[in-house]
Amino acid sequence: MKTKAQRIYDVLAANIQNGTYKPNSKLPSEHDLIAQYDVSRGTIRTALDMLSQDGYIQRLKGKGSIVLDVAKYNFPVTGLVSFKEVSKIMHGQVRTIVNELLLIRPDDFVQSQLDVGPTDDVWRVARTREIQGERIILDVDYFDRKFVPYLTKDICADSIYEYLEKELNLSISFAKKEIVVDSATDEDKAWLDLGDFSYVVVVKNHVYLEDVSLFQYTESRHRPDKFQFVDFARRNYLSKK
Amino acid sequence: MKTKAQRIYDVLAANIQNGTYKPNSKLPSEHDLIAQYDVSRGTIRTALDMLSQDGYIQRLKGKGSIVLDVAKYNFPVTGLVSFKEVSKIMHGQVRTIVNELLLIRPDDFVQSQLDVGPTDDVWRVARTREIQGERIILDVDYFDRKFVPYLTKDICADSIYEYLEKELNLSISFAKKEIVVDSATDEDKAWLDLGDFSYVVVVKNHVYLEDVSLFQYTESRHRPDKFQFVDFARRNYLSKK
DNA sequence: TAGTGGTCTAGACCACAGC
DNA sequence: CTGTGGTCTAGACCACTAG
Repeated sequence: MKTKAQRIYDVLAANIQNGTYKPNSKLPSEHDLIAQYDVSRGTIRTALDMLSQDGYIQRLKGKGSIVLDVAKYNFPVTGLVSFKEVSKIMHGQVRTIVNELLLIRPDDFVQSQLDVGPTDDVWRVARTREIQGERIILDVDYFDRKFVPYLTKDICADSIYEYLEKELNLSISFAKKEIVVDSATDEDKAWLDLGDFSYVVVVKNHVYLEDVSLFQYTESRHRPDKFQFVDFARRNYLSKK
Repeated sequence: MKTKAQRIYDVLAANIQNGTYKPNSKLPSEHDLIAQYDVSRGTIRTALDMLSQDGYIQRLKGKGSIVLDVAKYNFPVTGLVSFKEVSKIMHGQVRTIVNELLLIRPDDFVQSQLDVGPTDDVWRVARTREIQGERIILDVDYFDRKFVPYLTKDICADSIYEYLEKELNLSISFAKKEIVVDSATDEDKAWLDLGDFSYVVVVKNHVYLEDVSLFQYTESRHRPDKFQFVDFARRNYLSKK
C-alpha cells in the first residue's frame, strides 16, 4: 500500500519525464495541487519534497516549483539501484554471466567486511556483466547466510535483489558506497575483457537492512574506460553549519 | 536565522558525534523530544528526518530511532563539500597551490559545460592540492563571470566557496557530479606528482544556484592511488516503484 | 496587494513491537 | 495493552516575488 504522497510523486515524476511538465516551466502551485488531488497541504509538500530530493524540481520561495531538465542529469545511477534496474534504462545489449556460486567459510577479509565469524556460512557470487558483447563489469557479492539461506544460479542470472525483496521479504534500507581504483587481479583478467588495462575501478558496497543488520558486501569491478558514476547532490544539512 | 528543526538537528548530531548518544543505542522517543525541546511533533520529525537522511540514525516503526555508527561511514565526503571542509576532517598536512588564475574567452568545450556564449567572460582557476607533501589533486574550476565579477589569487588560495557564499551571497543549491577515468594530460603531468601513473580519476561537477542557473563547472583530477569517494545512500523514491 | 512556498502547531488515526 | 513511529489533516503566521 503506497501512501498518498508517494502516488502523487509517481504521477508528477511521470509527467515530468514524459514532457507533460516541461523543463524550466512551473509546476502547479501547492494550492492548485491540493485542489487537484484533494489532499492536505502537508501531503502535497511531502510529494514535492521527494521530487526535489530526486532532482526533478527546484522549489523557489514566492515563485513556485520549477521543473529541472531531467535529461541533463541522466540519473538514476546514483543511490541504491540494482544492475537490472540500470540495464532497463540503458536499453542496450546487456547480459549477466554467473561465473561462480559458492557457499564458503569467510576468510579474514570477508569476516571484517561482512561482520561475521569464521564459522558462519557466506555465499560468494561472481557475475560478469556483458555490455554490447564486451565483458565490462565483474560483480562479486558476499551474502550472510543468516539472511539468505538458499540461492541458485538461476536466481543470480536474473536479479538477486528482486529475489531478496520479493521472495525473502528482506527490506534494503541503506548502503555505504566507496569508489577506489585497484590493480586488476587474476580473477579480473580471467572474467573481463580488459585489453591493455592493468587496473579496474572498484565500487565497494556495504548494504544494510531496515533493522540495521549488515547483510551484503559487494565489489563491483569495472573496466576503467566504461566506468561512469553519476550523482545528483543537494547541498545537505551537514554542510549548512 | 536557523529553523527550530535545524537547531535540534545540530544538537542531536553533535551529541551523536561526541558519543553522548552511542551507536546502537536508542535516541529519546519523539514524545520525549517534544517535551525536551518544547516543540510540536512535526518539528521533531523534521529534525529526525534530516538525521536519517544524513546517516546518523535509523528509524524503526514501533521501536524508536537507533543511532548508527557514524565512524563506520567516515562521511561527509559525499554531497557538496568543499576541499577546505574536507581538509578539516583529514586534519593532515594539506596545502593549496594556485597554479593559474585567468579570465578567458571560453572554447567550445567550456561553452557547452557552462552554458555560456563565446563572448562571455569566464574565470579559469587551476589549483593543486598537496597532501602530506605530495601533489595529489588538480582542481580546475570555471566560473561564469556574470556571477563572479572579481577573483584574486588570495581568494583562490583560501576558499572560493566561502568567498562566494559569504561575500557574494551566492547560494549553492545542487550539483550534478560525474566520476570517470581519463588519460593524464600534460597539465596533469606538470602539476601533479603522478609517478608512473598515466591516468587520473576525474570528478566533474556542474554546480547550480538556487535560481537554477549554472554558474560553475569543475574538474577535480586525482592521482588514482589516493582517490576515494565515499557515499551514504538511502534507498530512494526512484527505486521504490 | 495577492500569491507563493517555508515553518510550526495541534490533533487524529493507523501499523507495528514488545510485554 | 501501551508506546513507538508513519501518515494525514486543518489552520496559522511568516518571508519572498511580482504586478
